[in-house]
Amino acid sequence: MAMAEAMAEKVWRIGDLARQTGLTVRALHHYDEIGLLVPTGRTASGHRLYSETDVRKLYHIMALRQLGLALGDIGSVLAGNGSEPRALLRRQLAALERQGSLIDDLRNRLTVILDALDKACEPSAKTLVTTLEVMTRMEKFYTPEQLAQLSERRRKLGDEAIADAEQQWAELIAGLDAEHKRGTDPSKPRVQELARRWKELIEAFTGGDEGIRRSLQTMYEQEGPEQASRGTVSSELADYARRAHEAGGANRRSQPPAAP
Amino acid sequence: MAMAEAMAEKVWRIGDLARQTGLTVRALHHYDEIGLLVPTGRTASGHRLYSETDVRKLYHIMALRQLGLALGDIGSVLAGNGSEPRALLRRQLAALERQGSLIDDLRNRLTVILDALDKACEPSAKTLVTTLEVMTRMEKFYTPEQLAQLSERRRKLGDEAIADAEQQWAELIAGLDAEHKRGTDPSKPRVQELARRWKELIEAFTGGDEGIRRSLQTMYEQEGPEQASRGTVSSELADYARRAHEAGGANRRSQPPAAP
DNA sequence: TTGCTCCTCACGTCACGTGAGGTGGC
DNA sequence: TTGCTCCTCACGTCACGTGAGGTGGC
Repeated sequence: MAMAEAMAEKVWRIGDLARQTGLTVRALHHYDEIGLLVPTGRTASGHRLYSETDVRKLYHIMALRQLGLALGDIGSVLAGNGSEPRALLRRQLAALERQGSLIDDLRNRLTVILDALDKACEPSAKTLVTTLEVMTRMEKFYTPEQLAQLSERRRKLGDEAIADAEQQWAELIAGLDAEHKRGTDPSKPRVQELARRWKELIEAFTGGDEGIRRSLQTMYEQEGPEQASRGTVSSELADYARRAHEAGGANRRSQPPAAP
Repeated sequence: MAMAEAMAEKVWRIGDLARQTGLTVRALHHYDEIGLLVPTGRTASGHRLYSETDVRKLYHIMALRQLGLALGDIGSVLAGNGSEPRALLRRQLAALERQGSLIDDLRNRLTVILDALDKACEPSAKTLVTTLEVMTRMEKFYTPEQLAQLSERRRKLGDEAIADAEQQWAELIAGLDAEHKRGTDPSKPRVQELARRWKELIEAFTGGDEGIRRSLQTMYEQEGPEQASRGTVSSELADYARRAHEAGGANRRSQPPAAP
């Protein structure tokens, strides 16, 4: 009797095994299909019968799944081919590192965007898209250090000061546009005064940093004033501003406006 | 002529657009298939013709893809239904946080395992699986704080001290097994001396922490000595050890051995 | 006979990659 | 006529979820 009990191979039906392991029946079907865990037996009517060996193997499979390994890799490891498992694990780790930093990047971007949308007066899809365009352009023309510098200064200034600066830009551009349309000579004192304020605002944006000034200039040269200023400065107006700066004595190439 | 040029709608063929954006032709086909970006026109022979509006939209799509949004979500955002985009972005961010911590978990696990395999004498698949089993059991019975405590103490002890402790366990278990097989009465001084060393080693493992001692005990009670000690201690031997401890005067339930 | 468990297809997921086989414009 | 670009199927990816329709043992 003790002998008979010891000999009687315990078997599990698929539902039992699913309940015991927390896997789904479908998952076990899948493991069978791909040959990862083929039950040792079947009943006459085709029901799967898992032996103790099968069950142990299933626990091994689950343990390896805890490492995020693909089922195919798990199969190789358990089959013992593919030699040493450390190489596989190291590849897996490297892949995870890549995924991790990708996710970190996305998270950063999302946080910045959500922040910007919270501050925007109208958090619409349009605002979202234009904000993203600005970000993309910034990432293209500024180095990561410069971006960090810029965001640090914005943080220090605070939302009010930034809104104020944007307001000043708007007024300045409107004023300059009026003079331009009136055909005022760029060397006239009224225009020169506007040019001086322009330079001040640029200076405030760059924080006096020569690298940031150059990146800004590159952006305007490569994308043109229309694109770079997101439509706030036409190329004619940018040209008018440039002539005003040159008339003002600076013969180094003048600055277009910073994006607020 | 200037008028004609202004009127001439510029169009892009699919290959041009692919080169310009860095996407593949197949991706653009896909966007067309799912209705995300359907080109405004076709040539007589069926070639896709993208208008400037299409191109602008494509850049918007790419910008939103930079946030890791699904193409379906991008479609909703650009269509302007689904109201405010912030809710979507927040959901996206939450999903990324979850993925991120999942990846962090996997990375931690992998690092621990790789470490253990580096130290193991034979980094085979079998070693990998048993190490994983130990880890899983540990995670089941110890709290995260206790696990941190244990790994901290192991780190402080260093590899040599740990190997030494394992050696001592092996000798102790062999000695006790010999007495058990010889039928020595557990109250005999020789066995009592072994029981004392047993208690010392447990003490060294738990570091005197009562919580860890209880977790260890729970593990042995729930899984039995065979499982919990990974085959190093049979239930008969554990019972013999228990009787020795009781004979030694402790009438609180005795400790089975710690997994080295 | 009625639940319950089990079975085998087979489609869908997500964003395309990768051929296969064929046509159109220089 | 020869490249080159474009076209439309259509299968494959990864680990299953989710029915559909049917059978077997208490």
